[in-house]
Amino acid sequence: MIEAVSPLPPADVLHVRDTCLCFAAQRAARKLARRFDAAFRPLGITNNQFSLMMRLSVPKPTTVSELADFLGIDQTTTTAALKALERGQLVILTPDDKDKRIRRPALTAKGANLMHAALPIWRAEHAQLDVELAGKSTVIRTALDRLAAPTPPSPNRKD
Amino acid sequence: MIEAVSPLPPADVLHVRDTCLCFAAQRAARKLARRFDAAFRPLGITNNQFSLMMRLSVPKPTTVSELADFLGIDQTTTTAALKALERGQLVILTPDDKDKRIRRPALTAKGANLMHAALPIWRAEHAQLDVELAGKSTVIRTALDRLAAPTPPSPNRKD
DNA sequence: TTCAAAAACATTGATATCAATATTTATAAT
DNA sequence: ATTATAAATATTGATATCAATGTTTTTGAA
Repeated sequence: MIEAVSPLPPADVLHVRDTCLCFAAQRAARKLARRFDAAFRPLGITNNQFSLMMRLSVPKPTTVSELADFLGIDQTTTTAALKALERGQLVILTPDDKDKRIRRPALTAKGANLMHAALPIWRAEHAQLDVELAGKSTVIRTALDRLAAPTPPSPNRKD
Repeated sequence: MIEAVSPLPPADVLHVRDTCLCFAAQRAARKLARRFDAAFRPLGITNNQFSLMMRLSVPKPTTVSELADFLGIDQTTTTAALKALERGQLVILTPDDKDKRIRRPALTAKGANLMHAALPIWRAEHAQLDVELAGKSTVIRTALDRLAAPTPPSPNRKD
């Protein structure tokens, strides 16, 4: 059996590097994460925690799974994220009366106060980002939403 | 001292939810990561490992730091990623002759072979993605590259 | 009613990520 | 030549992420 040990053709490598949307998305997301993490650092929260708690700022009752859906993350990731916020007393999880499987996450007073402090920070950072993107923000967000949209059904895909 | 315990105004919450580029980027990146992770799973690698090894498929000698720069990740993250690939014998780290601080990562024969198997998988998955995006791929990639671009210098920012 | 299937959440193990910090080596200034 | 600084990499500790799997509770079908 002949095994290839040669490197890939340079043209192929360059093509992947210059066109891969997955790679481009990871890189862009990391960059923005670092940026907003830095902005929120004085408050002791990350950009992820901000997004999660922003969802909890809507009075509507929520579940762990609904939260996961909204954030686009796994349910197990959500459980882990909530645990950290619980430790910091920013979020409290209350068992549901009707359905004993459900634990409803909600902001504590401390968490709500923190969001009041976080909002102007988000505003300032995002305004600066908008300036840097010179009017392209909407186009970019539309593109990102498209990437996050559910995969359209296809006869070739087994989900 | 009066402390606000009320939730944020619903209009503010919705505005953040609907406009935050950081959140949109995280969600899109996670979605694509899951997708390509699944595609590469038969090979036992992740989308991140694919991107890293793709860079190593360029014959040009590299360093850990240069790799970090290219991937847009921290140098410490790169060290950790290389460690996993080393364990799998897909990558080997060789001390540099001239500069004893430098360890040069390179694909092993096993790693190169794996990339030969990975390329058609990437092609197929990306082609499918392109179809789903209905001709918007280039626009989207341009947007992502813009987000990943270095922050333009500003008198207000201290880097 | 009983019981199988589904739903909600948690746990484990692995990679991924970065800030803060440490270590080793090279470079530049004195 | 010494020494201070910078550069390259590694380590630690925390959150982030998901697949696989387990547990408890609910729901639906026989």
